[in-house]
Amino acid sequence: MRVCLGYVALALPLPSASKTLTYTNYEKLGSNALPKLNDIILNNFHNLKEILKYNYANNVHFYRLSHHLIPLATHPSVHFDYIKNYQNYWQEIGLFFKKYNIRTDTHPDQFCVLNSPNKEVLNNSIRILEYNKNIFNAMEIEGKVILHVGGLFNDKEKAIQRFIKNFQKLDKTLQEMILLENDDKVFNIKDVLKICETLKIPMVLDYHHYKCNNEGEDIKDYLPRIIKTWNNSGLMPKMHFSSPKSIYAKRSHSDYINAGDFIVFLELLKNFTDEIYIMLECKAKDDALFRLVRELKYKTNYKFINETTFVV
DNA sequence: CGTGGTCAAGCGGTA
DNA sequence: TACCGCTTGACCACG
Repeated sequence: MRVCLGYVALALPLPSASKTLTYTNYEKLGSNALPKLNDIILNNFHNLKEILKYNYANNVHFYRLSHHLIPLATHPSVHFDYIKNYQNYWQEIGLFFKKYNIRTDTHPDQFCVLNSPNKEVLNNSIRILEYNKNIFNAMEIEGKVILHVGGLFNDKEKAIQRFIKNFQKLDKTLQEMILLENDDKVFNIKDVLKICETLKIPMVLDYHHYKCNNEGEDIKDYLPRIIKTWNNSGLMPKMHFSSPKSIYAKRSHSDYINAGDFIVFLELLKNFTDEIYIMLECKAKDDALFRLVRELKYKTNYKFINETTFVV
């Protein structure tokens, strides 16, 4: 099995590409607000380019874009054309992704709730999805958006049906962009798998969330079906992996990956797929990735193709 | 100079 | 019932 590792949003040695501006501060600035916003955006673009160069130099070909690249892009009261105003920057970033062969996706924060019974929340969620579509289009890359099912609203079956109904009403271009991930509290792998099979969309298994939220099901019984959801997507399957902070704070993410647990997972996974992209979700970001690789090189005889890709 | 509260938005869970 | 985490950082008031 060929494994390709990736990390999320920040490269520790470099400045952040997701500096933000809150609406309150934006309003306080008066006529200086848009120039300030513009400064922050240009800075984020610059820092993102540096992160992509850093990724390429370190053989990282899987990287999640922070969706805070453009602050206030989806705010109802802030009007600016975040695509046209920065067309050259989008093109340039897109070229970096293509030239460096870096697979990417985004993961909107908690306000994107596609199964909300509240119309305003739903509309806002769609606006967030459109933002993602717009930036992928501007960069001319095939990015995907990873979503959770959303809220429980006291009735899981109804909540699932509402997700399905709202998904089916989305524009086809938005539908094609969405991947669905199991969460750590409500929608477990069985729930998400059922939705993914119904809607024919790929499922992103989050192993850490599975550990937090399950009904005693054995992951190996579900891996074949999870992998199968990727069959007609034209994409290599991807999963998320992280380690719990402690046995007490089980849901929190640890700074680093527990290499032993990771090896056990890979040894199981290799029975079900020939290729996997694994996004590591750790506080220590790229550092966690490189540290894990050093440990794998020492503890296993995996054959390394480059710094972040190897064969199990 | 360092710390803690606040910021557009939603949920479920815990004390 | 009120806060916490999810993710993640700026900026302000305060000590």
